Amino acid sequence: MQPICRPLKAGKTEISIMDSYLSKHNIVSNATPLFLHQEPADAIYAVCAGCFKLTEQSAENNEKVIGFRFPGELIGEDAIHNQHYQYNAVAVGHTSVCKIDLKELNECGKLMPELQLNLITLLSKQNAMLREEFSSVVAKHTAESLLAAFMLNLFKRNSRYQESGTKLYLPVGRDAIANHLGFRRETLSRIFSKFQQKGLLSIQAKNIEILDLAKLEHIAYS
Amino acid sequence: MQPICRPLKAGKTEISIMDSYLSKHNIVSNATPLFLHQEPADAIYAVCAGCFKLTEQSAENNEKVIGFRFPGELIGEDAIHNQHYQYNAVAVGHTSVCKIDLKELNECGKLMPELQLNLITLLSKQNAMLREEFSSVVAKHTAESLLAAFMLNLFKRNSRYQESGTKLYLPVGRDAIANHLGFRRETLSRIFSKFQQKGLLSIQAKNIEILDLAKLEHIAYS
DNA sequence: CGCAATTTTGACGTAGTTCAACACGTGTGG
DNA sequence: CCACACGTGTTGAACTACGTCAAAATTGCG
Repeated sequence: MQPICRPLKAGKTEISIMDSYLSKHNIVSNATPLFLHQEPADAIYAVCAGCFKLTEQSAENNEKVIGFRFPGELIGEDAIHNQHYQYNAVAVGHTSVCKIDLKELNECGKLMPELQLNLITLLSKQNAMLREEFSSVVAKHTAESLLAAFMLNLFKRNSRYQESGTKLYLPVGRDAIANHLGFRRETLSRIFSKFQQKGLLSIQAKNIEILDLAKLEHIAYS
Repeated sequence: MQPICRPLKAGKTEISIMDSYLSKHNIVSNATPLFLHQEPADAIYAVCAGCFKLTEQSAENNEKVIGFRFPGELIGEDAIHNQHYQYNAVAVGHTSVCKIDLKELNECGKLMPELQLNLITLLSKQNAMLREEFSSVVAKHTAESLLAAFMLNLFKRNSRYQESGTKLYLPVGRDAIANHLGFRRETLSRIFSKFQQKGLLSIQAKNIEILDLAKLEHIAYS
């Protein structure tokens, strides 16, 4: 079994509280689905370590990557009001999640209001994350600014729970990133190369380091 | 005072419950900010009627429209865990909102767990809305597919609380839409014209009607 | 080590955005 | 009534960013 990368920082986060009251950690191996589209939605998951990829099946039966989830973030949170999951969630590399069973949560929640407050905070944070993610990709006309904004978003999300705000291990393949951003693998590769030549990023396989935050921001918001 | 358009459908929605327990409706006039970036965050708002535009101030001091909010949706929900609002929220046309005061909510919430459950459902729905909005605009390489997906998303969001799923009154100006989607007003105009010529949409000023859903979907997901 | 999968680079053509300039309708105020 | 500003829609011409095809380079895994 490979080691799991990028664990959640120690500390009394909402997730660790949920975890201690409700459930045990689950280990999910590479490429294993956490859940699939249309499956009955009976649990919310909080990522503790590793990375998940969310996908949709589009009309022509080609997969569309609609997002990635990192430690501290929720997956399947619309299970609270939906009967079925709306997308697929698949582990990228080996991961660890905290499974929040909805039945259990409902029962415990009635007795422990602080558990509900906890969930409210988690949902609020997830909301903020989604809004930020959205505003980082919307209204970007060039692939360069889109990729720059995407990278900045990734680093910001990782720095909350990760020791370094400038280093990032992204277990995702190039195709998945390109798919997610809506361009071809070649284009992605080219821009990565360009960013390296300019000294903005340092990339070795799946390890990425930010070298020039200011310039990257300038490209993103241009 | 102008009439307020597109009110929330009658019925026991989560928002009407919040409203009856916590607060009174607030009327917000056209172009009036609900709150601004950096202001202390002391309340969540739920839109009851009308439309709000969310904006960010980018580096070069030009406004970027990061989203629109319609009846049944939340604004400022990250106030739960943030000290300050992260963006501007401005009324487009005359609107009506339900203000959920956080202090009040905290006090009432301790006594009434059902109020907390209510909020949890609201947040979960908002989460789902954000994720759907995101996946509708991400990975669109042509302006046509982006606009088609944006329109479909608008209609879907409005049909939940609106009588007609095919008609939409969008009080927002062309520039705001173009800004939000990241292209020029000309491009927007061209595509709107094209969609009308093809018989996909009928547009009269700010009234939009879907004529051919299937073809629109095909363009969006191509 | 060797094969397969993934990633990078190059050259080229084109679709589609952008820029610029104008036309039209409407509201406003002198 | 006309002059003006403003929002919106239209059109043409130029450019460039991205997709496509093809091949080389690198990585990963048994």
